[in-house]
Amino acid sequence: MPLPKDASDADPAQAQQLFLSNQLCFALYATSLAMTKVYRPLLAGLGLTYPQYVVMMALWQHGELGMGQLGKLVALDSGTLAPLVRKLVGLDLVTRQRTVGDDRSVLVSLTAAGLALRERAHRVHESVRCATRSSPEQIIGLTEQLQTLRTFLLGTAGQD
Amino acid sequence: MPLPKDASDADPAQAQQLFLSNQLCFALYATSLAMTKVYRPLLAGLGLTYPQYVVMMALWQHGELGMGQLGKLVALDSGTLAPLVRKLVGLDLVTRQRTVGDDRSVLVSLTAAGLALRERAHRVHESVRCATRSSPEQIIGLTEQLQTLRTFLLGTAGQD
DNA sequence: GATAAATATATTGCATGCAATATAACTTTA
DNA sequence: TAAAGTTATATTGCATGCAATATATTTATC
Repeated sequence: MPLPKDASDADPAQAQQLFLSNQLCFALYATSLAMTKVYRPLLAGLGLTYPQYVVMMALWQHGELGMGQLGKLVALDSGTLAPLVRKLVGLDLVTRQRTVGDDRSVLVSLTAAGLALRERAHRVHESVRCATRSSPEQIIGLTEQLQTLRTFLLGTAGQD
Repeated sequence: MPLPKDASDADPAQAQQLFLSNQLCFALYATSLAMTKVYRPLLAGLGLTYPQYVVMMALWQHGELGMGQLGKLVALDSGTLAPLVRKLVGLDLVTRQRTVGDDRSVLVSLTAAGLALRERAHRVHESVRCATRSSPEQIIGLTEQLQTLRTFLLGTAGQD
């Protein structure tokens, strides 16, 4: 079988393992970037970036959350989350307040404007669903495969 | 059927569309971050970050590439790629030189050290494959699904 | 051959991600 | 209850990602 014109390597089969097109990790990386590209112009209409939108979804689902629980839900640590929430406060979409029982904890809650934004988010969700050109069954199946993979990866990488 | 304790919404079915756990985009985003977390300590042994590793894989496969082709292959624009390649030059893994026919173009080539690094990369690849706890068939299947999805998303988002 | 248009790459500014570190408050323990 | 340990969050520094812009070179057009 003819080999592609590549840099020389002793073992062709092993060399092809490192081809970008054969790598699950690169497919994940590039597809995630592509998804963000689809979202960007849609979310710009709401004045949000994708990570900000993810935080808003967590709050729409749960109403209010401590910084710690929020970080676990959206898979971000405090170094990313703290300035992001500060930005949302500046946009008047959420508020931050100390918990009554524990002055270390911070509770993040939706403002009226933040809650109202959910309506417009439904339309963004619809647009993205169309952009995937996939059936609901395909979307659900792929989502479940990714969630399983993520669980395995986190178990190996060390906690969370 | 009982509904979860969530912020109020007129249409429960529509509200659940915005749950993070039901969203393909969040599964992609979170799984890609998890994959990067697995790679980070392994690539630290080679002195590389994940995006730098992706650029090196493209060069291991193709030997040498112009900045434009490289950007298409790794799905990054010049704003990200230019400083990243500058870093790889500083690590003595690649060289940059003007193309002979066209003084605008820049050709990125591997140094001996950059080519030699491929051997150690094979071991990183093996470690990550194990971390996925998936069969080769599952990995290939998921990779193909993601590539198809990415093609659809790019077609909608606008070119490339 | 001068000028306009197109091409290839680089720079700037803003928003993530995250490791390492810092700070404040709570809890345990002696 | 004072010191030590733990917990919750914030800050700093570095490395992406990308839109918008800038610069240099080549090509097209007249």
